[in-house]
Amino acid sequence: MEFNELEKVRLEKINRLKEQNIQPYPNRAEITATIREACESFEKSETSGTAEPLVFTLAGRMRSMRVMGKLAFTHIEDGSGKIQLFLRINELGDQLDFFKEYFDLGDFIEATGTMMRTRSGEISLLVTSLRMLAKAISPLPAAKEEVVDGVTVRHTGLSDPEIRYRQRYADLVVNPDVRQIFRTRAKIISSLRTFLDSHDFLEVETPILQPIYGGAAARPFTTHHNQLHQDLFLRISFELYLKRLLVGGFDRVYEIGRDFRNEGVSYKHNPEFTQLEFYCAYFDYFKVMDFTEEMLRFTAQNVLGTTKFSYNGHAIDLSQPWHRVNMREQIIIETGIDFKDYPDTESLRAAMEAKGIKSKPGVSRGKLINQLVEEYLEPNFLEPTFLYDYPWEISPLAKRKADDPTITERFEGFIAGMELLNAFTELNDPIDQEIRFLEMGRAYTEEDEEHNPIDEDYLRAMRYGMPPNGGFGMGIDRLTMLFTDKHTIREVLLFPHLRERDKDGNETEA
RNA sequence: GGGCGUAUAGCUCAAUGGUAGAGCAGUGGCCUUUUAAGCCAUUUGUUCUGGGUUCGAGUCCCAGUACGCUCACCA
Repeated sequence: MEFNELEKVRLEKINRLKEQNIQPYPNRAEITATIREACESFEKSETSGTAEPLVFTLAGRMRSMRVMGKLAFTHIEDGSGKIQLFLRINELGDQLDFFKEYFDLGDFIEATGTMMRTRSGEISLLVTSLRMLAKAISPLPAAKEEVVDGVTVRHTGLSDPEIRYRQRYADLVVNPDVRQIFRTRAKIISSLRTFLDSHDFLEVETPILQPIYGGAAARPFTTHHNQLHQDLFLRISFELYLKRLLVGGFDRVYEIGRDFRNEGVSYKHNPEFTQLEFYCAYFDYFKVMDFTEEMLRFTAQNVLGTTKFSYNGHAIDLSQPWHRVNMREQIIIETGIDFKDYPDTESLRAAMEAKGIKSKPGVSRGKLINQLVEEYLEPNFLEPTFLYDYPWEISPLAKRKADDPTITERFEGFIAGMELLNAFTELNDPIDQEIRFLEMGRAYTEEDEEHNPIDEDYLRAMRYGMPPNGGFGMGIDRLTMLFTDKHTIREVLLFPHLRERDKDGNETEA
């Protein structure tokens, strides 16, 4: 690492501080309140008319500085808020020169003084003494406002997405709205926990390193345990482990955690993503639908303070029941094709061709139906919608309908055209499950990397008897996108996956 | 993986193939109630990397890298 000119100036200040036996990075701060606490107790004392001066020692990062001769203002920020420091030679004497000489934007400062209001009415701390808490060497990206052709243009301090994601710490410091995204995200997760805990669900943790992966169709990441000489996979879902727990006697379980899928990245896909899965004994998929509506209504109310929000210009209202759309009927409405009339791949493909719908050669009937859903149905699901009754070929863990074994009791939830959740009446018949696994093995031939080995232990668990149950999975990242009106998953991930920097691209200075 | 676009000072951005600039920040100075203060002066560049065309390339061409959008992939 080399230092640029600006950084060299600050390093020189550090050296000069050390020469005077002043620590640029002292071990301890001695604050008596957070910034918010100080402001709140000052406002309280104002309304109660207390004459006593309020003295605090506060600390924070310097975010602005206005020096004018024998007087200076600076805003400092801690995790609770911002306050203006009022520095005057009257109170500080020589320490004002010390401040002007050694402090820069971005430094952490500790200041003791009396709470007051300036002439313009802003709550400030009239500082009587101050101390360096941590010197910043690199300047933070500076924000700026300028007038171009009579129009005020506001630049954010840091807008290059690459630097924002690679140096998220700098992004968070200078862009407060980015910090807000992650507060919202945390609140979403804690709200979901609160809701599920209050409905007698048990939170559990299941293996991330798995000898056999399953529960979804996705390519896994592979790793290796050296001592055991064993290849392991990073999980692509929690499903098969959570349902083992239903066999074990936990009727209501959930897990919030990370899934890993070795697939392409996009505005709604990241190689690792956070998922909520729950399983509830004696629920069927209709009960899961009701429960989902209730859970998301609660979560929105808790996080946003309202059930109404807008995403990408679309008004969303979670207080209303979701639309419930039958897949087969809706495909007929949108395309005129009734897939029941075409029980095999070739006839369905021909029917699609006749409508001018091109399909990839070699894909299964289930994938053809899925293609119709993605192209003709999903984009229209702007308001919260459950699409239900999926063909069995693409739903190997869902239970068949009693009156139609080619359809499963499965639904997916959509908001603003984006798939958010996936749920079904879980298949608990071990004989049918084995048939379905074998069918999957047949469907995924040599070229298909989604093919995964049969999980015999899961079948064994089911043979002991699994209660009928409803299962549910939801992408937390996508829910966060919806609640924060962000249109790329990277905005709601603190450290999204980015390609590794090339040695040449990184350009180490010769 | 395919297509399109972007890459210039610490940050945000300019620059008909002809001396690489502005605002902010930085540095020096003035300034005792400022609000992303103001005024005066002033520094800063491997124009992403590597080739090529040209008398001359930030600009045109080729290749590479990263990022963005998009398509493909994605029970």
